[in-house]
Formats: sequence, C-alpha cells, structure tokens
Amino acid sequence: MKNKYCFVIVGATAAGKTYFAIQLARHFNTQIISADSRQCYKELNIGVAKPSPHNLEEIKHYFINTHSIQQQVNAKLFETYANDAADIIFKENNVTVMAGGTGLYINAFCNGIDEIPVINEDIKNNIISNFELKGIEWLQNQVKKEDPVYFEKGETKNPQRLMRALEVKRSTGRSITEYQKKQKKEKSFNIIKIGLELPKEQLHKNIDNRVDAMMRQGLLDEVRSLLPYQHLNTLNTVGYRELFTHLNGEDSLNESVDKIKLNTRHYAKRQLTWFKKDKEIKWIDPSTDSESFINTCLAFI
RNA sequence: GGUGCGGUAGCUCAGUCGGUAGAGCAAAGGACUGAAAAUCCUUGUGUCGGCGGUUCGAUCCCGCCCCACACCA
Repeated sequence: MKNKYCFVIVGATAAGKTYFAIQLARHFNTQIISADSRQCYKELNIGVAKPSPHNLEEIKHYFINTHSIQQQVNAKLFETYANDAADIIFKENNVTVMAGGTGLYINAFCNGIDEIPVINEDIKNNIISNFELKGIEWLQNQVKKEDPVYFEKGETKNPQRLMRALEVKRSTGRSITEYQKKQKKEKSFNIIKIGLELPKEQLHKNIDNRVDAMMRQGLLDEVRSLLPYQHLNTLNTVGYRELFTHLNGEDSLNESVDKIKLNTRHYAKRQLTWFKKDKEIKWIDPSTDSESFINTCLAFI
C-alpha cells in the first residue's frame, strides 16, 4: 500500500511554480526537490530565478546550488539524485514536493530513464570536433553508415541527437535504439502532477517583468563575471548568452534584453508543448490563492 | 525649392531582362531518453505606396502625385 505522495509542480517559466511549491511544502512541513537544469549550479543566480535565500533557508531544497557549471549534469544524474532525495525525505515525511520546468528531468524521475554505458571521452570529443570541422553532412553520413537503425527512425537533422547516437555506437558497439527500452519504472510512492497554466498574455507579461527585475538586480554583472566560462554548454542559457553577445560588443544592451524576453517566451512555449502531452498532469490556474491551491492538491490524495 | 535613393509578408530586405513574388527574423504549431533554459522539424496571398498611360498582359517601362531618407540650395 503506497502511503507516500510526491506532488510534482510543472508549468512554463514564470508561471509561479516556486511560489506554490513553497506554499505546499510549508503546509506539509516537508522539503522540495527542484527539477530545474540550471538552478542546480551555484555559479548561476539572478538569471535562473532561484527561490530567495530566505526561502532556501526556511525550506530545504534539493538540487539547488548543488553543482558547479564545470560539472557534467544530465537527466540520468538527476534521476539518481532526485530518487535519493525522495528516499531521504520520505524517511520522515509522507509527502514531498518537486517543482521545476525541465520536462526531461521530471520524466526521468517519474518514469525512469534507460541505462546507457558511460561514453569514452575521447570518442565523444573526436565526434564533436569532426562535426564542427565538417558539418552536419559528415555527421549524417557517419550515422547512416554506422547506425542505420537510428538513422532510419531518429532525428536526422538534429546534430545533438546524431552525435549522441554516434558516440553510443562507437563507444559500446550497439545502437542507441537497443538501449532505449522506455519502460516505465514502478515507484514506491504516488506521484501527483500539477500543472500551472495561465493565459498567454499574462505569462508574457510575467516574463517581461521578471527579466526587467533581473536586470535591476544586477544580471549584467553576474554575466560579466562568468565571461571566462561563456563557451561551456551550461552557459548556453537564456539570459546569459544574450548578455555575453552584448558584452562581446555585438548587440546593444537594449537589444540583448529584448532578446532575453523573446527567447524566454520561446522557451516557455517549448515547455508547454512538452507538458501538454503528459495526460497525467492536472492543470490549474495559478491566479488562485494559496489556500485553495492547497485544498485542490489535497483533493488529489 | 532642386537633385539623388528608396516605398514589396508583422519587421529587415531580395527579386521579377513585362506573364501578379521569396529569404531571414517574428508569429503559430510540433518533436525531443545523458547539452534539455539545449537541439531540431513544419507552416509564407501580400491592393509589390496611390492614380493614370503604354501593352494581349505592369509590381517591373513612362507620367503625375504622396511618403521616408540623404545631399545641395
């Protein structure tokens, strides 16, 4: 009999996930597991909209400020990390809250992600430099030759996917499609997914306001201090890359800020298409007050 | 006032040696199992500034007008 519950709060960026997660955690006197691929980095602060230091002190958050931008963080690592965190929380509590906007990570936690052997670094780097040198046609030809099964079914115009397929094949001798069983792992607790959805115009307004607030808080200085790391994949992040462009003299500050807003809207759109596909999510309007939000959540138990 | 250069998709512009037009961006939708705030895919009819003229036919040539920019006075 499962008597443990994990509320998973999802939604687009700037929809209010952080706020409602804290309300819920407070109500159950429990802790939060963040499911955000950028808030885990201690070097990234203003631009990734972390909960306030005050909130972080009041309620323990897992996967915030736990890693460095120089570390390799990915969906598999998150699955392991989040499962461990849930185990710890469930020792003293029947409820926990997960909140975040990284759909892939949330799926990894809720459904599990397939085991794929660790890739040899040399093989990986060799593929990257060849791709950068010879372009996507080279990549497509290699995958077509070395992993025709993937090439038949996979995304043949997406460099990231093609490189991944190639590195798995070269590193393990087997097609990545053989590893991807996509079988849902059974959890020892119940998962209740809550989606926050507000009208598009309101979302866009929230995004604009938040970006303006970030600039007032000193995002530009934060980004300037990260200039030496601008080429890390991790810093290919909305809010950071646009300001790197400005600091490198290519865009005016206003142009960069406008692009941050634009790219955040695009990002929110992608999050929504991801989450809308998940029929387990119960959508609610975040303009409600926290008491009725909590009551709504309680009704799902 | 004169001269020059423009006025084409929401924006920036390309183009049609005369047979009613196309890129990028935006917008909309979508995919996505180790970079995921990433990466990728799909979708382009608009009085081609206005009015006349030439022509079988004009967005393209001609005339006038309007608008923007630059220079000269």
